[in-house]
Amino acid sequence: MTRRMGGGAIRMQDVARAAGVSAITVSRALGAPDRVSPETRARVEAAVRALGYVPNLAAGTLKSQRSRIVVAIVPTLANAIFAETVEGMTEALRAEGYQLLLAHSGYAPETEESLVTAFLGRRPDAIVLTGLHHTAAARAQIRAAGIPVVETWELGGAAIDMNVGFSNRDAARALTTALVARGYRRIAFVGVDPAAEPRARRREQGYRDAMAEAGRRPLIHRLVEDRGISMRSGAGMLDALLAGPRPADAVMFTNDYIAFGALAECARRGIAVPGRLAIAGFGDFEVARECHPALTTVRVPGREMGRRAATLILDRLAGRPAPPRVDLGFDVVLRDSA
Amino acid sequence: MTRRMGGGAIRMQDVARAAGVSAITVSRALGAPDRVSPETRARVEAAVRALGYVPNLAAGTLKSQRSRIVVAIVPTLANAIFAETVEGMTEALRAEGYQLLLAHSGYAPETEESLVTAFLGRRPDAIVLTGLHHTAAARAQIRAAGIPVVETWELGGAAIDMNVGFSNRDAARALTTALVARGYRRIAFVGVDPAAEPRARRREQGYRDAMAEAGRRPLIHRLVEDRGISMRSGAGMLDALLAGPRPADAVMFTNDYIAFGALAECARRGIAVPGRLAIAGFGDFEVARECHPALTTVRVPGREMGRRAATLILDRLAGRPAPPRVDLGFDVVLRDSA
DNA sequence: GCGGTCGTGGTTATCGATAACATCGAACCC
DNA sequence: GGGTTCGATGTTATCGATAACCACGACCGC
Repeated sequence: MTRRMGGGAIRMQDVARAAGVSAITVSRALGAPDRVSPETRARVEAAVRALGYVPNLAAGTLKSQRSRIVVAIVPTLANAIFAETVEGMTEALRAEGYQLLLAHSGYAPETEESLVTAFLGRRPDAIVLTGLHHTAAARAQIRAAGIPVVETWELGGAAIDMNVGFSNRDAARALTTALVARGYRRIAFVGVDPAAEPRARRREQGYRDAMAEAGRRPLIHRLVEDRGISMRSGAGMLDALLAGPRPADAVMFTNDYIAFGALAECARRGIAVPGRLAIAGFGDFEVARECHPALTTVRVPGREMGRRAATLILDRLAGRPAPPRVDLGFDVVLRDSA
Repeated sequence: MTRRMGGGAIRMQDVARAAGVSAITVSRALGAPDRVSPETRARVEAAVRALGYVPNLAAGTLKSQRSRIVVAIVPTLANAIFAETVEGMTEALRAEGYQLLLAHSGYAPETEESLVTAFLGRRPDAIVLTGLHHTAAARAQIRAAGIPVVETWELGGAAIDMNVGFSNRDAARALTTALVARGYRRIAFVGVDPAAEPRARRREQGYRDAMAEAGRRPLIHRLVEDRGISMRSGAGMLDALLAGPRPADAVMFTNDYIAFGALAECARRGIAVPGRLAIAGFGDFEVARECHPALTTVRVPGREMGRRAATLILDRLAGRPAPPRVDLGFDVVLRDSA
């Protein structure tokens, strides 16, 4: 226990004494190495190692008004695709000495707001949010903080500051159009409550667009339980899809997990996919690539979005120009399930 | 832009002036509400709202030596099971006003070490690590910091401080024994390089234990690529498993994703599961429950581990007694795949 | 009635780093 | 050679909160 012996942890002052220099020189040797001579730097580094000194970033943050903290709020980590965005972001930020303060909102704007409030106290240098839908209070607080903001996973005109993502609507439309082109007649869509999840609403809208263009009537089904929507929910939709005199011959789910749940249920029931029912997902999660039959879906740039969000922030903080809007696009991936 | 107008952000002093009290009273109204009278508290809260005041936690941390930050390092977020642990942890910590500084090590102890170094500068109140295997330097630094530490996902005698998890070895042994009891004769194990992943090594050891107890010869296969081991890797093992004069009749994979990859490949190739090859996984991820045939596996308490790690920390920080070791156990889950 | 306790609120010093400004000698330029 | 620039380092003040200590009145018990 080096700490708390003889009255406290090792301070920069202690390192300075050991190296025979002043505290500010230690500060510079650590934070701006080319502002001290190589010999001095070496002495300081030796003293740092010898004493096991770890700079107190709270003190540095207070004086310099730069925390080197970036806040990120995602809806959930359970969905691997958001986890990838987070990983991409941390990696890019870590390389520049920034750290990530993370939380998940559970898709609730009110939770997001209270997280924003709590996190702003750390005086983050930037903040990354998921989507464009936030409470008015959250937006106001963030604006007042005057720091760079990146909104991800959606693209739109109403961004607070910077925006990196893709068009959920265009992606869903493209996928639907591909299904139409493949000859399916009764293409259904399974989504969540559009009031609850803005990105899902845009996907539903894209589906409607494509159906309208094709002169078809949309067939919308909604997942009821709003907590823990996932594979299980997809399996539960089959009855509804296949019921009636004119059952669906293809169905598009709001994400790959849900689609996979339905696919597995088809396997259990011996329903031919795509023969009797074609299935498409959204996201191109790993399970979509690996399951059998492999899922037709839309690939979205999860990890890249994180990386890009990070570089936008780093550019802005370094005073380099950063575009306010980056469209990373998407790819329709046609596989065997539809 | 409230900030930087008229020379800076709003300080506690400004709130104090607006409420007609001193700064320390504002501090107390916010941090220890029962130490001020209800009327004063109301005046302070009104001033806080009116001015949009957000306390600067860097300053508070510096003086109080309490950051209300907990550091967590996991191997990856891409695996949903670690993501669950993180979610469980954040939720429990958030309720007490603590925030989570998170990073992923990519399973590399050296990366973990450099993350520890970087994070300790924030003077976290506690730290949560995955597993018991860390570099000597990382252990030394953590010890020197003198803060509560929880190691998760493994159980063992060599914990730095507190330890919450389950026995990977016992879990793998129990699952193997169950396969033996089901009458499989040639049960193989597919794992990763045991030198690279300690938890995987323990699972392999548990498998060996059970095979020895049953008087069988272990059949160990190793996944070669050490980057991005996942579903794809499982699919690639089938040839090896079914080759030769005496192919395996059952196989146990080091996790459910890999097992699922193999299961899907069997479906593609028309190999009957469990008829020709029984398959078991590890972890009870969602895909294991929902795929067809559903995977026999071991359920491990991912989210609960996060919650428990958090409560251990909170107890310790509040001066309440906290057990040094919590075994959360596991459940063998027999399904259709084996 | 007087010391003691409690509830409430204020004063002062301080946490540990870094920005801003100052110093000082060497190099450099015409 | 005198002024200037530059590189390396030091001195001082300060970021914004809270711990530690103090003050003061109300109430209490004996």
